[in-house]
Amino acid sequence: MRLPQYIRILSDMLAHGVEMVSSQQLGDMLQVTPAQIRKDLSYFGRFGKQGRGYNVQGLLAELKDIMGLDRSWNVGLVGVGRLGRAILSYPGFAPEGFHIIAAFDSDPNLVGRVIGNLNVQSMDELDAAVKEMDISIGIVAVPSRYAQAVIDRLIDCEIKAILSYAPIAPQGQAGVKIRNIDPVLSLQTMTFYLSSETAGS
Amino acid sequence: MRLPQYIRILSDMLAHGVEMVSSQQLGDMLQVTPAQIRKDLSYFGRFGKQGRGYNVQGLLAELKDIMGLDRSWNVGLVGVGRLGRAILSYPGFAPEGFHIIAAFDSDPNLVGRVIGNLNVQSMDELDAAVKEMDISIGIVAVPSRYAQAVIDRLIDCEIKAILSYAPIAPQGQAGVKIRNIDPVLSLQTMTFYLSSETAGS
DNA sequence: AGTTGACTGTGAAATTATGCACTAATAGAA
DNA sequence: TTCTATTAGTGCATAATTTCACAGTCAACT
Repeated sequence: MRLPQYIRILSDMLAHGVEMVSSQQLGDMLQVTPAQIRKDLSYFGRFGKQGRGYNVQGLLAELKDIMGLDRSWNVGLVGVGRLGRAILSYPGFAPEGFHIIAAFDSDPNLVGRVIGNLNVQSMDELDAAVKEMDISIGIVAVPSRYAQAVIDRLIDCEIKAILSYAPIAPQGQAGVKIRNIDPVLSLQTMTFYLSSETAGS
Repeated sequence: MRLPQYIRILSDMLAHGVEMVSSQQLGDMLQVTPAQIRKDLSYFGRFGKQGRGYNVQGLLAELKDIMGLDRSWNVGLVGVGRLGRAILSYPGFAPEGFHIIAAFDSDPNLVGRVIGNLNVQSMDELDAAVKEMDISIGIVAVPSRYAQAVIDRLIDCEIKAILSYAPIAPQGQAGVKIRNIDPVLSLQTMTFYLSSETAGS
């Protein structure tokens, strides 16, 4: 799924006043072939003009529409440790429509405190809060040994999607999307290619 | 590339005292078919025993060896804001051999301070430090508008791999691996599938 | 108006990834 | 010992993805 990346690039170009862009240019930025770009876009419609390329603003609007990206989503954060706080203060979510409107933690010393404008709630309140506040996405930022249990609880709450920051392979359930953010995996894939390039001896 | 994920799962199993594992079980954990697992592994060798499965400890050792995962890597962090600090305090890197041994920031108020056991250095010292300390991986945790410039500088330092946390499409250079951590992209791909499932009206 | 150069959209081909289904081990039970 | 349960490894088929290459369109220039 490359659409979100196209949207990233187009937003950036729009902000820089670029008006037209070719599949060649888009491909350069994403390191894919121009044909790939054109094929991707052709799946959703015909947005370009031969000889000219794509209108940045127009294409961006189309793609945002296709991705249902105008609407906003309520997000609940579980785990308000160092990572959780970094997530709360990350300015990139809200502009894209992801609003973290509740935070949960099992630590009694944190429950009741206000962190990042949110009143940290106890895990006991999870289910009720998810339903009341119409939270459809959960972000998991707890130590890895608790992560699967938290994911299970979120699934029980009938949450729709989960983004986990724990370095585990999360076990899900049909109907609930799960995605994992794991920097170590990214590093390991890179070092693998590094090692195998050097491996000439 | 699924090997790093296999390693994750196997490490976890080993820690829980599991001795043998079948391709079926591994597949369940990664939501891929058992055949997929067997094919993946067969590419590197024959590690299993018919009727029994794979020895967890043995397979883990083999895979770590294949991935060149024993060795350790020196990592430099650029950007010691909230995100950078969360990264510094993240306990998941060191056990996997990724040692953050230097931190850089352009903010004069931060330079010279000690954060997470590291003395924050000025960006001017980047090049010299990378060479002296044999840093081969850079982590970029600066605001997105500075990210590409930082990436360019890291590339100039002849660093081998870059992990960027900025919500941009990083532009690289042949010979330098780049990977991006972008939670918003993950959320957007999930909500895309959510929206398109509901889209029955 | 005609010509030129740029660039899209798209079938067809090539490549890559995935899954199937069968053979051959292997341990444990009968 | 023989039978039964499992389960790895693998050739082949299928599916998905990517790339090629070319006809068609467009704006700009002459």
